[in-house]
Amino acid sequence: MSFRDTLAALKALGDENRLRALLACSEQELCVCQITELLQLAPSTVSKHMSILRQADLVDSRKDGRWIYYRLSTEFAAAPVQALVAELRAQLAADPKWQRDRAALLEILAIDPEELCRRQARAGAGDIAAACEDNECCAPVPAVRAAQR
Amino acid sequence: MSFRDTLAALKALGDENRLRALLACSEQELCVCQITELLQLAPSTVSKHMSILRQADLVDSRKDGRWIYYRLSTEFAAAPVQALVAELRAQLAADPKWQRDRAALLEILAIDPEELCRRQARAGAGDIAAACEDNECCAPVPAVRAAQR
DNA sequence: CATTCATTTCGTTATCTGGCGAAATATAGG
DNA sequence: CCTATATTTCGCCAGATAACGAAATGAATG
Repeated sequence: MSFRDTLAALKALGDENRLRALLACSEQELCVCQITELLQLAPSTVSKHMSILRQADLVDSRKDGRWIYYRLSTEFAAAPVQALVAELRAQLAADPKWQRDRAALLEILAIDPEELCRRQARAGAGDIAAACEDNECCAPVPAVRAAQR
Repeated sequence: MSFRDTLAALKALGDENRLRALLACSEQELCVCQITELLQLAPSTVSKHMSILRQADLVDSRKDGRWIYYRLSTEFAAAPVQALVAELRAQLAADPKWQRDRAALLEILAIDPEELCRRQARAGAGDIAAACEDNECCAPVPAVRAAQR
C-alpha cells in the first residue's frame, strides 16, 4: 500500500459518477448495463469508469457469459480506503442523493438484465438525455419508466 | 456530512501535491512558505491548494502576523475522511515518497520561517526548477540546500 | 504614513479528464 | 460458421484544473 496506490484510489473516488457506482456496487454485484442505467451515461463511459475503479483495486470484476459483473473489492489493496468506504456507507445512509440512487437501484434490479439491455438498445440515443430536467440529481431510470408506461 | 461534502473532500485529496501538503500539516502546523518549500511550487499555487483543502474542511488556518499557519483539521466536518487520514498516516509510514517528505520537512523546520522566506525571495524564479532532475520525486528543498553550501 | 513582505486573488495557458459515438472484441445461440 | 449482443477500446471534443506571474491585500516595522 504505497503513496502512489493511495493517490490512485483517491483520484478514482474523486469523481461523482465513480463514487455513485462504487457505492452501488457495494450494495450488490452489478453488471455494466445496470450501472449504465443508474448513472444514465453511455456504456463506453461507464466501462471506462469501472476500469479506473478496478485499476485502483476498489472493485473486482467477474465474467459470466456476455455479462461482466462488478462488486466492491473484498480485500482492497488500498486498506485506508476500505475504512473510508465503510464509513462512507454508514454516513450516507440518510443522504437524499444516495437514497435516490438506492431507490433507482431497486427498480433496476427488479428487471432481468437481458430485458434491461434490450430496452436500452431500443431507447437508442437522445431519448434518455431529454428525460433529465433537474440538475440536482440524475433522473431515475428513464428507460425503465418509459417501458412501464 | 453529505454526499456533496464527501465528494469535495475526496476531490481535494485526489491531487498529489494536496495530499502531500495535508500529510505534512498532519505532522505539525506549517506556514505557506514552508509548504511552498516542501512542494517546490509557486506560492500562489500553494495558496490555491490550501484554500481547496480548507474549503473541504480538511485543514484549519490560523493567522499570526504576516504568517498564516495551516494544520490538519481537528474535527473535520467530513468524518469518513478523518478515519482515512488516520489510516493513511499509519500505512504510509514506510513509503519512500512520504519518508522523503518527512526528511525534507525536518530540514525546513530547522530554519526560522523568516529566514526561509528571505531565501525563497532571493532564489527568485528559474533556479529552483532547474534543480529537480529525477521525476520519481520532487528534489528535496533546493533553497535550503543552496543556502547550506 | 510609507515600506516591506507573506499571502491571496486574478488572468492566462497548457494539460488532464469526462463525455460521446464508432469500431473492435468476445461470447451465446441459431 | 454466422448473427446478435454485452462490453471494451479508440479517437475526438468540450470543459475542468493545475500551474505560473503580476497585481492586490493586509499586517508589521521603520
